[in-house]
Parts: sequence; structure tokens; C-alpha cells
Amino acid sequence: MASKTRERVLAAIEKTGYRPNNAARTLLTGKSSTLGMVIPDLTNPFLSHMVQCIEDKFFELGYSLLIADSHDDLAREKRIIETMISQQVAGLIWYSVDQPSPVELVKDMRQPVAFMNACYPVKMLDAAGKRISVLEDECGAAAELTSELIERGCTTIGHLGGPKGRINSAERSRGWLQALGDDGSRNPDSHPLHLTAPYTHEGGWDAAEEFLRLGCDGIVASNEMQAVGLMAHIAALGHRIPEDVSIVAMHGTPHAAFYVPSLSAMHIDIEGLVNKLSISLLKKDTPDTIVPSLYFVERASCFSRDISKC
Amino acid sequence: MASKTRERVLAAIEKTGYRPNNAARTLLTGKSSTLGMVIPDLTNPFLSHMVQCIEDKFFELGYSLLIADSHDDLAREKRIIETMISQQVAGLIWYSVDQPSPVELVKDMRQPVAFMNACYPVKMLDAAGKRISVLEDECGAAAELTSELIERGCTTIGHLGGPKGRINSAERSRGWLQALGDDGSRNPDSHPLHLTAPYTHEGGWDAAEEFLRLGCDGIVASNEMQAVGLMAHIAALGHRIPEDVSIVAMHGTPHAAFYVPSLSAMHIDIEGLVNKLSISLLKKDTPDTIVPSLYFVERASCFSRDISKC
DNA sequence: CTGTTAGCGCCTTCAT
DNA sequence: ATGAAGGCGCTAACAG
Repeated sequence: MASKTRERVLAAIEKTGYRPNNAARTLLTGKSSTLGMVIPDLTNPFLSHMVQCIEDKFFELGYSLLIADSHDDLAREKRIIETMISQQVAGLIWYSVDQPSPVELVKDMRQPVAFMNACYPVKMLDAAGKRISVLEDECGAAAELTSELIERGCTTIGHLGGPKGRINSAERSRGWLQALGDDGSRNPDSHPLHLTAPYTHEGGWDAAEEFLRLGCDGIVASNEMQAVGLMAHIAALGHRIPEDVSIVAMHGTPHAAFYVPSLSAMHIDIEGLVNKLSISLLKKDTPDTIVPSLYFVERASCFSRDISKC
Repeated sequence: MASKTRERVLAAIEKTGYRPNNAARTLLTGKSSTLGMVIPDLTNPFLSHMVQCIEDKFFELGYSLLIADSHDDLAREKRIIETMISQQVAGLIWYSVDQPSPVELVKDMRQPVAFMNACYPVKMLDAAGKRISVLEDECGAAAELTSELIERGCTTIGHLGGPKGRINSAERSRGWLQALGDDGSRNPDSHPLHLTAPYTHEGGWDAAEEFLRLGCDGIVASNEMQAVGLMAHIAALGHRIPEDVSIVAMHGTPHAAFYVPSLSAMHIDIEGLVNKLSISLLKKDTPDTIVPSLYFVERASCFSRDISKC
């Protein structure tokens, strides 16, 4: 009788304090219940929030999450990927330092790999496993942010890009220029209102004086950390936000509402993204391209578009 | 000849794309190269910074880090611990929701466990492995923060504690009362200037009006997120920091310098803590108690103690 | 429905 | 200096 045996087994489990050995299971089945995630900076609120959502979702589904911080460094990223592969992760979630990701690192990995900040769908005909591209429309988002500033009357709109040479950053610069009416022929790097900085508070802080010197009345920052650094320095220099300068940022987080002033930003539907990601990563015959939806949230760092409030 | 064989082996590794299988190694040796870390909220900058430092240090030492977020929920924490044990982690770093940690969960775990926010040394005579207590002097730190406000002329100093019933929170309340001259007999919960809130931005935000109603000219917040929420709401209500109210917080992070105004806070020497932790966790005959050093950093959210600046 | 067996990839031990 | 064998704990396959 099954139930009797079952009871005996359960009793034994209880008595001996048995716990399944995941390493043995992984060795046998070849599939671990661990996912790997690589990101460039865990102290970036956008990324820590994303990691939290991903961990949450995959924990529900029975997976644990290995996390590693590349410190925005390509060499480190490479070592991390090697380690993750050795760890037999069941899948890899890769927020890469730069695009195109050094995809050859995972060429013969049979497990699925998701490229979180792909600019174009990752083409890997010879890949040993599924490759998923999360395609955020960085160009369109930057253009929309710029338009929001234009609609509020800003006339001298600067853009703070990421470190030079990063393709995602170039996409945003393109969007910014488009919204400013450029025909696409101009190299953003040569535009006087285009500055670059690391994706950090310090990066934003350091750019503030130059933007003010240039006479900007609006700035599109590449992420929330840059924007926070910008705002802090602009305030420290005695200028008012948004009266003197309006600020908007890419990749807003739930923290945005609590800065002073609160930060207007382009947000990503992370819940939706993570849901799709979990499906694409774990199930067969599912999409290998994910386009997260974006939405702008107006807060105090730029004037209200509603004329009645002006 | 060894070198020739070695070459052949290396060539084979290159050719076949061999990578060591960690699961097999773990199964055989019984020790994985993975550590587990449990924290209550990854979007808390103090914790994401700590995770970053820990990941950094242990990656150097050849370990990977499994991370799980308990969302400040005891039931979830318990499930996470079970999972971590199944994953055969080589050690567990546990920033628990509450104290005393439910230590019985890890009673027969042979791997070392570090309790990151212990109030008292964890006593586990029957534990199957090493147990490390990270003992932060929450009481002393809160007292020092309160004293800093007193020295700056604050006369009505409120304290925003964590959720009710948490022992770490009670320790801080004790320190606050001590600095206010209490003899220790008073129950902080009955003190009119003692409020409680979750360790979140919203928690701080929601407490702001009450502190202002109470006429506070100084507030000791339990963490940076609470302080940020407090400051945002106080500013939104038209009050000035530090002219009307001074704010100080426990567990400051590198972000503190970039809020508006910048936030005065008690910081932890995380580098030192993580170094000691790595030694205690991985080596034998090392301390099982770690006392991190704390230091106060004065920023714009409270008046300068230097009279010449007043 | 229950019990037995083989083998996942590695490392340690022992034999050549 | 190299090769061979055993076994870590689990699960899939198969036998009873």
C-alpha cells in the first residue's frame, strides 16, 4: 500500500533531517535549478529593482539566482560568464556592459541566455541553445523624453549620455537628436549639448556645471543615478529645478518619487518584462524577442504639461 | 614527460570546449563554491551595497553568490533558507527579518552561517557548524546620532523606529532614549516622540506629518530609505531641512551625499566588515563574533557642529 | 506498487 | 608519470 510506504519515508525524512542534494540532482539530470544573472552595478536602483523582481519571479518557479556584478568592466564580465557556465546554471540573464555582447563567450552553452539590454536581436545561428533578446527602444524613449521637455517649453535641451562608445548610449543620443529635429546625419558626439559620463551619481554631478554653462534649460539623463547626481549639484550651485532647468531620466525606479524634487522619468514595465522573460527562458517554443513597454511618469523635476497648473 | 601531456590536455580542453562541472565536484567533495545570502529588501541601498561588496570579495576568493530577497517576510525567509540548504551552499549569510533569527532552521547545517544583524551573540551549542555573529552596536549608534542632534541645538528629537516588535529596532530606541537622558526604565513605545514604520521610503513619508505636528526639530531615522521618505515629505509640506528640522539616519550609503539636502548618517565600515566576514566564514579557528566599526558623517541635513559655519 | 541498478563528472587512492 | 577504479546522492529505467 502506497500511503503506508509514504508515511515510513516521510518519517525517515523527518528523523534523519534529510534534504535533497541539489548537486547530485544537477549532475544526473544535467539541469540545475539555478539561474545566473550578470549586471554592471548592483547599487544602481534600476538594476537592484530588476534583480529583485527577477529573483522573486524565479523563486516562485523553483529557481535560485546567482548574482554577479561586473562593475561595468568587460574583463570582469568575461570571468563571471565563465564562472556561471561552470556552475551549470540552467539559464543566464545577461545585462551586459556593452553591445554587442561578447556572445562568443556563451556560444556552446546549451542553456538559454537572455540579453537584457540588446540593441538589435542577437543573431547566433551557431549557438548551442536558445538566445533571447530584450529589445528596449532606447532611441524612441530618448526621443519621447526630449519631446516631453520641448512640449514644456524647454529650448536648450542637453543630453547626458553614457560612457563613450557604448551602443545603447548611441541609440539614446540618436533619439535625442531626432526629437530636436536633426535629420540623422549629425554625429551626436560633435553636438555641443551632448556630454558623456559614467552611469553614476558622480557622473551626473560632474556634468552639472557644464550643462549650466551651456545655458541648458532641460536635460535628458541616461539613467536615474546620473539624474540624481545632476540634480544634487544643480541645487548645490543655487539653481532651481524645474524653474531654471528641467530634468528627465531614462530607467526610472520606484525611488524616483522620493527625490527632491521628485524625478520625471521613463519607466519600464518590469513586471511584464519579467513575466515574459520567465516564459521565454524556461519554456520551449516561446518568443526569443521581448519588447518591454515603456511609460513616462511626470513628476516635479519638469513642469507640468497641464497648462492649468502653470 | 609532464609538460607534453599537459599540452595535450590543454589542447583537448580548447578543442572540446571543456569546462569543469561544478555540480560533480560539489557532489564529490560535499562542498560547493556557492554561498547563499538572504536579505529583506534588495532595493534598500544599504543592502544592495552590502551585497555588492560581499559578492565582490567572495568572487575574488572563488565563490559565487546565491541571493534571495525575503521581502521582510518571515515565512518567505524560511522557504529561502530551506532552498539554500538544498543548494548545498558552502556558507550562508543571513540578514534576518527579525531577531532572534529562527536559528533552528539551520541547526543541522554543517556549513558556516553568519548572522548579519545579530543583537546578541548567537548561542547554538548544538549547531552542526560554525555560527558567526555580526554585532553592530545599534543602541550606541542611535545614541550617538541623537547626541549629534543635541549638540547642534535640537531640543525636540523624535525617533522613527522599524516595525513594532523588532529587537534591532528596540535597541536603537533604547539608545535614543539614553541620549535623551532617560534612565532606561521607560518603554520607548509609550514615548510620544517615538513612531514606527516599515524600513521604506513610504514608511518615512507617512511619518513626516506626525513628526511635524509633534513639533520635532530633529529626527533620528532607522535607515536611509526612511530618512529619504521623511525628507521628501517634509520638503513637500513646505518645511526646510535643516533650518526647521534636522535629519540623521542609521545605515548611510554612498548615495547619502546625493540627496537634497545631503543626508547626515551613521555609516558602517563595510570593507572591513566584509574582510572579516570572509575570513570567519571560510577559515577555521577564526573569530565567531564580528563588530563592524561605525562612523558618523555630517552632511547638509543637520547643522554643522562647527560654530564658525553657523 | 515497490525494489534494484546504472551512471551523471569529478577527485582521491592505489596500481602500474 | 600515467592509468584505473570507486563512489559522492540522485533519478530514470526496468524487474519483480
